[in-house]
Amino acid sequence: MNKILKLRNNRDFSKVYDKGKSIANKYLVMFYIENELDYNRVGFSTTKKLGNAVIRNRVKRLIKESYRLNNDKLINGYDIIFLARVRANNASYKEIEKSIINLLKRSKLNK
RNA sequence: UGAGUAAGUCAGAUGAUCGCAUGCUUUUGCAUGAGGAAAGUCCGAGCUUCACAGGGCACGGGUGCUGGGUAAUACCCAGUGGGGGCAACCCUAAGGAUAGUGCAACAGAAAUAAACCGCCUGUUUCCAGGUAAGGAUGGAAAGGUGAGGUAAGAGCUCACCAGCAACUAGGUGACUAGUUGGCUCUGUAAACCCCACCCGAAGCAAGACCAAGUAGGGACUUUAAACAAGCGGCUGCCCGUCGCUGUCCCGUAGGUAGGUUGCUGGAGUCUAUUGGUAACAAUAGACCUAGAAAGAUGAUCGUCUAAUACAGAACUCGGCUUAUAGGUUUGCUCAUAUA
RNA sequence: GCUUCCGUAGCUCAGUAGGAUAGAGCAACGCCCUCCUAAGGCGUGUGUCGGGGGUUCGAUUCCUCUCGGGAGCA
Repeated sequence: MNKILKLRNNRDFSKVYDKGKSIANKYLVMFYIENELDYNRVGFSTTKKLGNAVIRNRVKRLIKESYRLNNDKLINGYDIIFLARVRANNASYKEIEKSIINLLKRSKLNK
């Protein structure tokens, strides 16, 4: 994934958390806000509550992979953050993918 | 066969498709890509910056049987003493209590100092004296056991044992063995302390370079010189020392966001030989093995399999400690059975 | 990544140059008062001193390993 398509500093993250909208389901929370650019930027976050570094890495990779395979139909011009909830620490790839598809549909960012 | 003990070792492999990081090619691919603990941050170093004008004093910090290894250590190896286990083997913060100080609650007559009961003698009620064998308390009660001895007793005397000191022998040494002697003054130093040895501070968010924005910044020595005072730095304190508390000049200079770098070839890994009981060292040959920066190893479908645990590099090494499924190798000990 | 501090009753805290019954306030519970409740009064219980090991006759206190929580450093 190109660096320019990632959210990379703390100010951007704070902006999305403070001013953006949020929706959630069993495994994930999604924050999003318009960014006045002609492409989307995305960030992934896993808190210490999930478990140790191995578990956090795995969950983050699963979310990334799901986003990579399902972001082709999105509207451009948004900053998006996916935050893993505690129950995601044992989820499989398919459960995460289902969760992401569900969130994207509900956010109405699909074309 | 069972039980145990010690030392290791592996930490899934492989094919296809999609995808990530770095490097090289260049637009298409190729190569490489987490651990035995990467963890805790408990020690020791490298490296970097600060201080380099140091000296003295400690109520500063650390280590603590001996010898060796190492860049160094609180680590490792080999031994000594002590403790545990039938044994293989394991554990051990193990200097000094006769340098001094402190503490030892409760119990107990008494806690570093002795007469409550008892025993004996004199008086034979009271009382005075002798006595540490016995009772009772305690973690600890004046070396232990036995015999002699005595008014009753006591290292008072003797034998053995424990401890202490001196000498002799062996060992580099811790120490061991023997002889002799006097007859023997609790415990605690992970309480203060004494002795011996060692120690500047901070840490890659160290530091170096480039540099938007914003406006300030630098040089010099005197009238604030001398004396004195204040603030800050040099681990604590004292002495000492350095900088600032003025003037002048310039539109540069410093530097935040951000970027680049530090950043991986090193006390390196493997093999062989030699020296050494060993830790380890030397020599020769071969090899190059992550370097990200919202932070790279994943997803799907197969095959084999016992393959599931603990767990993710963030400057780099050497140790220690802690977590860890399952498989597997070797040595040794004990018990039982058979030959 | 580095540095540093703290874990004592349900909650907020004392205590600690080692001495054995570990305290205080609030809360909780019981009784009194009241027709009932609150307030008030009287009384009661409450602790593996975060966990394991060690030193010591004796550890909340000293040493060590470990678990959890907080703060600071750009």
